Amino acid sequence: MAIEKETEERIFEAAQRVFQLRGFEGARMQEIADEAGINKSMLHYYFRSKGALFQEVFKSGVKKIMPKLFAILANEKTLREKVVQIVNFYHDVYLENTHLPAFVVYEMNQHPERFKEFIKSMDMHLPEEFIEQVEEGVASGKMRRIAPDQFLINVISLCMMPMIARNMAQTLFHLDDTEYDSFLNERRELIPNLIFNGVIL
Amino acid sequence: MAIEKETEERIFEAAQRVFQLRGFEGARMQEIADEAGINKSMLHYYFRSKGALFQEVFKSGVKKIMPKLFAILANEKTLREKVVQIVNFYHDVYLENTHLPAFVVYEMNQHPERFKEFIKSMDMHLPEEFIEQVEEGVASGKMRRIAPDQFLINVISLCMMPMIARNMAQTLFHLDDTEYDSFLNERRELIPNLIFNGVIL
DNA sequence: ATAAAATTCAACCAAATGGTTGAACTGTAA
DNA sequence: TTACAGTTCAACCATTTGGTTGAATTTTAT
Repeated sequence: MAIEKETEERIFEAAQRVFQLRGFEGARMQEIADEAGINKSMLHYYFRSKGALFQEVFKSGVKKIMPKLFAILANEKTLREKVVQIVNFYHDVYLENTHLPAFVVYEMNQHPERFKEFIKSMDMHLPEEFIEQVEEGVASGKMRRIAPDQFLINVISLCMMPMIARNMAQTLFHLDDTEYDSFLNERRELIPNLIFNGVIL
Repeated sequence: MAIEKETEERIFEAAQRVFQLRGFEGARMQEIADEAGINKSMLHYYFRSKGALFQEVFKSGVKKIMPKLFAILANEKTLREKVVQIVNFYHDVYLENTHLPAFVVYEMNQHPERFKEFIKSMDMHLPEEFIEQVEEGVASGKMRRIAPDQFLINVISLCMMPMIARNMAQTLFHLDDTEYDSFLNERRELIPNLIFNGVIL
């Protein structure tokens, strides 16, 4: 029935908000219940425990990012086009889900054992298409010598770090919220340019 | 006498290890006490509260990074030399203090209000020397158009992100600890090259 | 040597936290 | 109507947590 799913979903969405904002240790079951507008014992009725609820939220967070990233890496576009797609994808996700990038990265580091298996179970390894593209670029002499994983981590670093360290950057550069949103938006063009051409003319 | 300072320092170092590993919420006063090999009430004798002890640890962490970063930005070297120095500095700090970068970034985001004032109180603004250097590079037509803060955040992102997201990257790329250390070490040369020249030849 | 100050610790404490229980309520189907 | 599974919640519970206390011990100054 409607109510049944409604409640479970309200809980899940509340849990997303609270866990992503406060982290596993900082999150309080009571706050999730309040946020969902239901009794605390409902959390345990629908999800067994804090840990189980967290795992669902974390899993859903990873699934919002990784599959799409790997799909882009595996598609038949040029390397440059893939970079553009990845950069835009990360920035789009961020607009809808501000705290997701920091949440996933931080919690992944807090419970590595727990999740290494989970990540591997999603069968995520760098797509051959991408690896060959980078290696071909290097072999043909069009690109400077670089390993595919270094190439990829550069793109991801340039996207995520300014999102994760937003407060630090905003304070340092004296930017208000609107200005920082523009600052991030400029990077949709800046990052592909940097990756392929650097700053030297 | 020796013991006096020894105890306070043992506590502080234990607190550094525990806070940097577990974060503020995840850290337990008992674990810090155990780690320091003393009674729990000693923590409150030397530092008023968990929050006060944390602030000391956090402050010390920030001070390990920021002043040196700003000193490099303000020195009289070329822009390229500054980038090399920053990249090496971040990678050196990481070797000695693996969890520090993630700790500072995460906690800064968890308590922005608390620390914005603190950061500002250290009078940290982008050194004019650096700003002028970037602007001169652009004006003289030697460099692509880029804002100084974008330039800096690129360098920092490329350094810190692979440290902060180590577990994620290591899992994704199937690298063991030694391999990932090499992976990071390669970036001391890779990052300056990327910043200035990109990957295109 | 002796008094005062600093240091250490075992035993406590109040509050908060994740989790449980059992009764009540709701909708559904025979 | 009645029986039944699914759903909701107020009241509880055991444990953990940050923090306190007061007495004992050690250091320091006179």
